[in-house]
Amino acid sequence: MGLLEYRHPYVTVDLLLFSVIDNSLAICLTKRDEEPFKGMYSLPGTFIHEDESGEGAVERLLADKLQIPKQIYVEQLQTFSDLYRDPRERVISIAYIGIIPEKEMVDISWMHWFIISNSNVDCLKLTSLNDEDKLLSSELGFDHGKMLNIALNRLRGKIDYTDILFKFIQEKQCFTASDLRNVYQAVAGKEVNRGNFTKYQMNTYISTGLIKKTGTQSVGRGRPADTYTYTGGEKLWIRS
Amino acid sequence: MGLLEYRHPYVTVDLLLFSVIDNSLAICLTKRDEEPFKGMYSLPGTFIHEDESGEGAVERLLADKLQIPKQIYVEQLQTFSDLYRDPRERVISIAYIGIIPEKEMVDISWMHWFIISNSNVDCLKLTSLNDEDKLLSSELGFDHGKMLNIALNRLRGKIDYTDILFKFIQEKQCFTASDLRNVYQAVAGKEVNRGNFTKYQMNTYISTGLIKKTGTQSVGRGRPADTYTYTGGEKLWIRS
DNA sequence: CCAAAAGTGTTGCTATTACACCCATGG
DNA sequence: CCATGGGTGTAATAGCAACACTTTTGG
Repeated sequence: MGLLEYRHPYVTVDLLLFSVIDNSLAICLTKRDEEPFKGMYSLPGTFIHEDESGEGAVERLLADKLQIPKQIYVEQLQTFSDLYRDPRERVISIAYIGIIPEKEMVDISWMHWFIISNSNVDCLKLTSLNDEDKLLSSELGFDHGKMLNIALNRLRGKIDYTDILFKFIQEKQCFTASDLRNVYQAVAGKEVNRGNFTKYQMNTYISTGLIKKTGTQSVGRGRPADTYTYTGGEKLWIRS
Repeated sequence: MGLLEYRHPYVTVDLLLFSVIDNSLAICLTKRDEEPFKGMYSLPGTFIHEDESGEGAVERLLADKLQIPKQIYVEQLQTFSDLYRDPRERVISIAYIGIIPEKEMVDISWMHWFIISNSNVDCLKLTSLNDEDKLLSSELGFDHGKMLNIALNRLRGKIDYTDILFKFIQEKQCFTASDLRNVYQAVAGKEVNRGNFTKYQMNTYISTGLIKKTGTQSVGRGRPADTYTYTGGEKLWIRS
């Protein structure tokens, strides 16, 4: 089986860039100005160059196209290789999940952030932050709606036994239990009891070395809250 | 950005074919008869053709190269796109996990099955079934040792909240709680209490509709055991 | 003083674990 | 009749969820 026997497919990366904006989970989309799917929204993506890996292509995408200065958390979702997922040509796409803290977001004209809310099973309602655009995940270009659904399941599945929650928060930033709970609820898409969160969840994070108390307290209406910072690296906990 | 701008990489699929043989988890490897990595073991794989998806390529690999007649369970692991993972050329590989029941295995001269046992962290000891070859996962060709480690973590992570356990068992086959426990222990790589397994685990499988009692009983030494069959389709349970 | 927000305590329920006991068969 | 293997019972424990109560601030 010689190496030159088959015609090579195009290989791209597509990025599912998530953030929590105003206590809601949001995804970054771009409006397509070319066919196919002209006028529809889709995920930002780029071709993989000869001299870079998939991760490398994502980093280039983040730096050049999305103009995000700092390194953010990126992990591979999965690869989509169906034959006609791009009507023009045979294109294989490696999908990546990226997470950017709200405070590190940069305002780029063609970056549209959409708040994610569930409608029915396997279909998400997307509401634009800036204009009044509303759409369903099934209305995204290519197979990007499918990607978004899978990505969201992955995020929610990992939130309780990995540290991805903290990728939504700026490094070295102080936060209270309430702050963290708000982020948690946005990502998980469900409410969790306030008291239990501070008592158990926060203590779990502490005892696994992911966060630590700063000693300082928050100010504002009501009783001051303890503040914490994220200290952990890449850690899985729970399950021995 | 035109579609023809970049040189396209080679894209292949690699298959991590698992089975439980004699109550031990096993992986299918082939001995390389060409450079690079000549004489070393590696995963079976193939190029993706123009007219097939990644899954399609895996099915062709299973049917043609591995001569497995029946459909087996296949799921995508992840894609490996590092620049020099193949010393000859830039090759991107989509790795898939396959699971074949012991009874459906076919004896092919160049299919070598290796029993998997843990040695130290992130390195697995592989012992050949037929000859006396022993090796470590770190000694596999390409980045296949890394793939194997990741795949095993995935299998073990999914065993408690998906139905992959039953993919190791022939469909419509009767099995006892002990049979299933043996498979479970082989995959999970740990012992579980016998009484608890029959009482709780089996009942969980029943109440989630994955298995049902046949009514018949096993024969042999000791008290006859209830027998079950797998009835479920693709189901995730636990976690609402 | 009071509303708001935060910390902590109590309780009940469920799942997990370890272990023990008795049951049914083959040799 | 007894060793082997299978089903089921019990008790201790850990974790989770719901809720109540107390504490500390700003207005």
